[in-house]
Amino acid sequence: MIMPGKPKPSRRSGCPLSISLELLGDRWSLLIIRDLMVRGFRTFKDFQNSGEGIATNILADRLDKLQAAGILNAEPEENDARRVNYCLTEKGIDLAPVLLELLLWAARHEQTSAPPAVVKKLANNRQQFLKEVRRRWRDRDATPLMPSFELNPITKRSKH
Amino acid sequence: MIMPGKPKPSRRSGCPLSISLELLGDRWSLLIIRDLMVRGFRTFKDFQNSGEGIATNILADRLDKLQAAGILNAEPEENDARRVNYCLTEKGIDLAPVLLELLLWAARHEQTSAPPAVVKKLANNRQQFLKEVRRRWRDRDATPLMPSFELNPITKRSKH
DNA sequence: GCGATCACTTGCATTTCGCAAGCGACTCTG
DNA sequence: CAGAGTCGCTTGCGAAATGCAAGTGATCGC
Repeated sequence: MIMPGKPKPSRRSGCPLSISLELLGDRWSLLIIRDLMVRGFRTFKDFQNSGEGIATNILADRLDKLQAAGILNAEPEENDARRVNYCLTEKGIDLAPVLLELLLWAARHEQTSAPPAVVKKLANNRQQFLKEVRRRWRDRDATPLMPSFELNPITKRSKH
Repeated sequence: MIMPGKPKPSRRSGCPLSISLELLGDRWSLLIIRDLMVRGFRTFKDFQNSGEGIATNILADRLDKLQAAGILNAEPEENDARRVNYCLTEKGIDLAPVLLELLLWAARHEQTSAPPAVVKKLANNRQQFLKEVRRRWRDRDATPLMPSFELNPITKRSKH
C-alpha cells in the first residue's frame, strides 16, 4: 500500500504553479479527476470508456501517480473483489476550482459542446458548484452532475 | 503570419476541459504563461533562464503552439531586430484565474516556497489579482508582479 | 466447470523529450 | 568594417513517454 502525501524529492522549483504542473501537467490526469468529480465514475473500466480513449497502461500509470500524490484513493469493493473503487481525497476534491476555471476558459474561447446555458450558470454560481461537488462526495452521490459533452467529430468507439 | 483562433480539426472530444488540456496539458505551457503574466518576461532568453530549465527546442515548439492557439503573439522589437517580444493576447490574459487556482491549490496541499502571507492575500482578493494582471498588460507594465519563488529545494530567503 | 468481467501487464512501434551543439541574422566594439 | 558577442531558434541523437493490441490472473454468475 502506498502512503500518500509524502514530500517527494527533487522538484524543479518551489513555485507552486510548477509543482501543480509536475503533478497534473499532462493530457490525462485532470480528465480522470473530472470523471470522478462530475461524472460519478469510479472504476477502471469507467475511465477507460470515458470517451477520449486513454490507453489502459497509461490509465493504470496515472491512477498510481495520482494515488501516490494523495489526490485519490483505491478502495476494493466489498461485494465484488474484482472491482476497485477510486475515490477523490480532500486534496482531489479541492481541485474543483481548477477544473471549473479551465472549463470556463475553454467555453469562452473555444468551440465546445458545452451548452451556453450550463456554462452561464456555472460562471455565475461558482461557489454553488464547489459546494455541490463537496456535498456529492459527502453523500456518496455518484449520479452524473454534468452530461458528457461528447458526440463531436470523434465517433463513438463501436467496440463492445 | 498565423491567424489565431481557428477551429482546429479533429478533437478527441467536445468537452471544454478536454479541449483546454489539449492546448495547455503539458509541463511547460502554463509556466511560459506564468512568466508572461506575473514575471514580466517577454523574450525567448527570459523564458530559457526562467529557473525550471526548459530545453530550447521545446520552448520554441511551445511558443509556436501557443501562438497558433491564439494565446500569445510574437512581435519583433523595433530597436533590435534580433529580439522578439512575446505578448499575451486577451485569450491568454484570460487564463489568469486558472493559474491562480493552480497556485492556490498547490499552496494549500504541497510544500511550496510561496510565502503564506502572499498566498493568503491572493486567496482573499482574487478579483483584485485578475484586475491587476489586466492593468499591467494594458499599461505595458512589465515589472515583476510576484517574486520568483525559485531556488530549488525550498530554501528560506533569510538574508537580503 | 465455464465463460464473462475486471483490473491490470506486457511487448513493441511511434512519438515526444532532454541535452548539447550549431547556425544565421543582427548588433556592438575597436 | 572586421571580428566578437547576442538572440532566436534548428538539428541530431539517445532516452523516456505514449499508443495500441494482446495477454494474464483473480473473481463472479450460472
